[in-house]
Amino acid sequence: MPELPEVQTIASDLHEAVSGRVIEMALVSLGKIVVGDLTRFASLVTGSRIVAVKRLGKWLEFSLETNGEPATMLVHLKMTGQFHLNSWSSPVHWHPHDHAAFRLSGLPSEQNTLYYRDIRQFGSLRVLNAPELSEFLTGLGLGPDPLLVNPSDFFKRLRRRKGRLKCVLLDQTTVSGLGNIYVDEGLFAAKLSPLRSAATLTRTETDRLLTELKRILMASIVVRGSTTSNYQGLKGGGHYQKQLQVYGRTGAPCPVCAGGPIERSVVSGRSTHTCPRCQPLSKVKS
DNA sequence: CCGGTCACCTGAGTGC
DNA sequence: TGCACTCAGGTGACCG
Repeated sequence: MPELPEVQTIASDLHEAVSGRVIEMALVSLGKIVVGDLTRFASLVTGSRIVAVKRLGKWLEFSLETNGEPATMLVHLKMTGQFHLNSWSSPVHWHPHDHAAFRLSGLPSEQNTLYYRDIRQFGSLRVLNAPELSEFLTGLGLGPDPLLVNPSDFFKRLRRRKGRLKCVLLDQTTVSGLGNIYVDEGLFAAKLSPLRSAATLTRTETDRLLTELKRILMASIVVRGSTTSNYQGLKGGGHYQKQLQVYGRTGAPCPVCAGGPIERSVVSGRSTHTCPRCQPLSKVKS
């Protein structure tokens, strides 16, 4: 569910709310959401202090410290993962989709526990020590953050990929953090067809695409992301859905050319929203 | 390397 | 009201 702006919002909120706190107790009610040995997870997490919470692509990185030893809890929310704060209680009283709980020091009892909720149970939590973390991240091969990548690197990364532009942008090794909503929005804003082979883009086109992607991502972060179904940050949903131009607007007139209408198709297995007039696959003679 | 399909899950919405 | 069916912001495995 969440993409870069939503994960960024969640990471900043979590950082503000829980960094500096010590995890006094941890409970997991759905073992499969923890990757790796559950006992080791619990023992590494319990008693550790949360130093910081950051976003890495669409991953949440909790930097932990136990007796001077660093560790990292990596969380991927996939489609429906959420965090929320509530009072500590036994699992029989939990919301049916809460799967893990971390009781934190120094907070009022009504919100001294960080719960991980995940309706579809696709998300995952894992704890890694320093060498494990570096090995894991190497394996992921995440590309640079789209907000930080420089235009010439972005161009080079697209130029070496023959696949469809949409597919290449969704691939987290190209750049990390984009998902279905922001790829559709970025391609529309840059007037590029999702079906273009990435390698055929000119430097002018990749520059335009990157500029639009950054603008859209930053505008979304400002309003705490998009809530189209069930994304919730620590402090509720976002508002960027009001500014979406094509995503979820199938059949509506194109906001730019007033024609359209916005079409829905399937590209690389994902629903894809485009204006056929603004985003032609081949250049229209003028 | 590339594209397509399925699988992992639950719930919301739609149409009959 | 019930049922069948489609769809959902992500990824990873597998196959041709």
